[in-house]
Amino acid sequence: MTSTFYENKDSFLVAVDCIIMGFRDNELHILITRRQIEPLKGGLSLMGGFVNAPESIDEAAKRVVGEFTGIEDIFMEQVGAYGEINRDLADRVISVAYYALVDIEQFDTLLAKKYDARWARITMLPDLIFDHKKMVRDTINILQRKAAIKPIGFNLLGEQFTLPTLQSLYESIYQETIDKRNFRKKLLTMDILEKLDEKDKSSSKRGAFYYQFNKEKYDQLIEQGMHFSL
Amino acid sequence: MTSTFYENKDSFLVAVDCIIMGFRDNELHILITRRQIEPLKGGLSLMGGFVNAPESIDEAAKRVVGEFTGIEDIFMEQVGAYGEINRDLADRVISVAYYALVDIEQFDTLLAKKYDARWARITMLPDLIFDHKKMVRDTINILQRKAAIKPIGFNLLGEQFTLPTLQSLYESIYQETIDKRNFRKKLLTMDILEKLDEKDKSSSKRGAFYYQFNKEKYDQLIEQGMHFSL
DNA sequence: CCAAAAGTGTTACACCTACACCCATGA
DNA sequence: TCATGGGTGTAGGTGTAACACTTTTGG
Repeated sequence: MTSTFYENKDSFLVAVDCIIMGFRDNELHILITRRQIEPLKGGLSLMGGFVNAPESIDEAAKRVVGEFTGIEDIFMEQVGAYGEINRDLADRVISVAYYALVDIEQFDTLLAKKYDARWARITMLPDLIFDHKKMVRDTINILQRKAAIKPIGFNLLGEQFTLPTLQSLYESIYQETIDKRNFRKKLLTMDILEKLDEKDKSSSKRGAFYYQFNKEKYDQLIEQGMHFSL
Repeated sequence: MTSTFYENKDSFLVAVDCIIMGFRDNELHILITRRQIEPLKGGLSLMGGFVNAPESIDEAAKRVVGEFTGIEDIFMEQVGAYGEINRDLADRVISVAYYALVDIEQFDTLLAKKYDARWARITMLPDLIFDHKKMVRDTINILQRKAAIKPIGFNLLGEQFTLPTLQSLYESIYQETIDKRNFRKKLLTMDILEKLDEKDKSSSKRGAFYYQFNKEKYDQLIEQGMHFSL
């Protein structure tokens, strides 16, 4: 890239690394892969890639997540920039981390094979290369604070879900158990969920009713000054 | 920079922009300057500079704040990376924003002259170049959430301060008035402030007692599981 | 009929909010 | 003596946390 104004300035490789989160088996999971290039080829790594000149950083992150999961239209937010000099063993690379919350059911398992990707439980996360584990820790912090004040958790679930599932999602985010009655009471009095007639019988004989998130109602309530807190 | 492993990748100019905040006249202020280089020379801008190859991004941000304020040993945190393609009019520049909380009394006014820097009230912030105003807005959001759960406000004050001053600091951060009695009650029952014998008589005839933040006690209480919230 | 998960209310306590008057002092 | 900002207490309401039993149904 030629510079008209800013001459004699150093330039840097810039990458994006994506903390792609899904919810399965009552636990948060993160999509990790075996790195396909040197150095540390074969090491466990987040999904990442270099930023190309014709795209913004946000676009690069979206592209990377799309490539690796086959999912478009994803909830993503930036975690931050990681700029230690030797964070990448090969070269000076500045990386911008993003977290993405996806519905794990939409995940393309063929792509998983292709990229040697797998979902790892956050409670049993193996060591990752470079500073990727720090990126994950930072993400979990952000998620815990953010999930408490915005209903972002629903991005991890399908259209419909049961209250026990929703509760175990929040338990997994906060890494602590929640009282069933208090949880249901709070959620239901918020009046942002709609109960359906169907039941999910996959995890109990009695079955649990499906609910769905009513975004219109939520937006309306926020408009009126309601404070969401979980 | 020559690349051993990562060939044919685009590289980028990377800058840091610093939202340097101080507290004066019962209001938060941000240090802004008139830009010294083209393009938009003379435009109002945050303090910034390019990252140099031999330094981490954090180090670059510290360097920039030191250069412009003369203050070392500063509370700084990253706001995030700004990577839109055309955010800088001249070239593709990726910028990482940091906010810094400084004691305005330590600010070197000679440097202010040198760099044509001045403190602008956040409630009357003029237009800034590029996406700098968005950086400021993002910072204020972070500050409001962070100040509520960590005692970072003290970084904006000197060693000792009065309760009316502390209250007006928080009022300025949250942009809303706080009840005097409730504020004092909460602060004092937290037991992290130490009352001094001296009074500040600069803003009233009666004078207000000075207090100071007891960090040891605070750390101890956090250790015991206390939750700071303001 | 039994195991296993879904569903349901009440009470005590802590915290937050609202609110009005006296105090100390320099000019 | 008076104007100005500093300092103090209480009561009501809101939200939070703790707690145990009944219901449903497939196997």
